[in-house]
Amino acid sequence: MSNTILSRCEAKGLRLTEQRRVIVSVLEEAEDHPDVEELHRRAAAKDQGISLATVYRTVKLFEERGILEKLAFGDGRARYEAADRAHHDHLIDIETGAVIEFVDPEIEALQKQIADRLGYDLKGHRFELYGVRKKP
Amino acid sequence: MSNTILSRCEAKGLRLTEQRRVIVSVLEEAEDHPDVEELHRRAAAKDQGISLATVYRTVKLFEERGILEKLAFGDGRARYEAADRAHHDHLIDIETGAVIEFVDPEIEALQKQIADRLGYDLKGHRFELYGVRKKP
DNA sequence: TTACGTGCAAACTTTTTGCTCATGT
DNA sequence: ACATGAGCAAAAAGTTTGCACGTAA
Repeated sequence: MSNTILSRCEAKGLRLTEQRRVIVSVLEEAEDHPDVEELHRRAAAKDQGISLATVYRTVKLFEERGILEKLAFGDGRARYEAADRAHHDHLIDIETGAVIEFVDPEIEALQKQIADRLGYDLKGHRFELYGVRKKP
Repeated sequence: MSNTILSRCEAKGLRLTEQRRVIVSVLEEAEDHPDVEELHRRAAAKDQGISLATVYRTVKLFEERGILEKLAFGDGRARYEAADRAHHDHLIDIETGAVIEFVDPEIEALQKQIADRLGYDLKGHRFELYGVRKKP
């Protein structure tokens, strides 16, 4: 089964408008964590007529449908990434704002144990490290 | 050495106005994670004349001075907590919005290892679990 | 005394929404 | 054809700021 954002939209029966196709392709191609305005900039570069409101409506819809995940890095802007990707966490370079993704199997295991210990059914987690690049 | 927010303000040479004292006391007494508007509500209940702008200016100042830590739980609002407290993480009840604090020594150890592996000097971390309360 | 803080209102930034027209199925 | 989506502009919501006045040190 293909796990592209596009196929997940189809699977959920979402109407595939021209604008949504463009936004989806921007998301598929993004290797960073653009905020909504940046998504709009990239989408508008591919198809002039896309409005910021549509980008907001689209990411919100996709988030509600579980296609995208919303990230909050502490600056005031929301960022989105595909929700179906293998889980990973983020290290944020507090000097440059760069975001490094990583996975740690021990963390993945621990989160379940902790939620269990607290009596909670785990729906998700976010692990973010903040640091500065070490001089070698 | 006393580690109250108040003593840390004094240590940093901050001018202790009536408003700041009230905001500090609200912060000291808070056992939850109020957003700025809620801080203002509680501060205004103690001392009518405190404006929202002052609360915003105060938490920002305190954050810059390392007295408070800013939290971003994904709703659009900033929350603050004392930065000098023993480190802990958060589990957010996605149904009620309740925030449960917890500490896990393995997580505390792992974060340092991971940052190191990635070549970063760790300045902070945030670990948040999202879940719903299990029915017993 | 005076540098710094406060209140108020206006401005700014990010996100949402009402309305009318357009389009996917 | 018709339910849904898009564009635009206005409105919300959260946060910051300029200015005149007030106050801690």
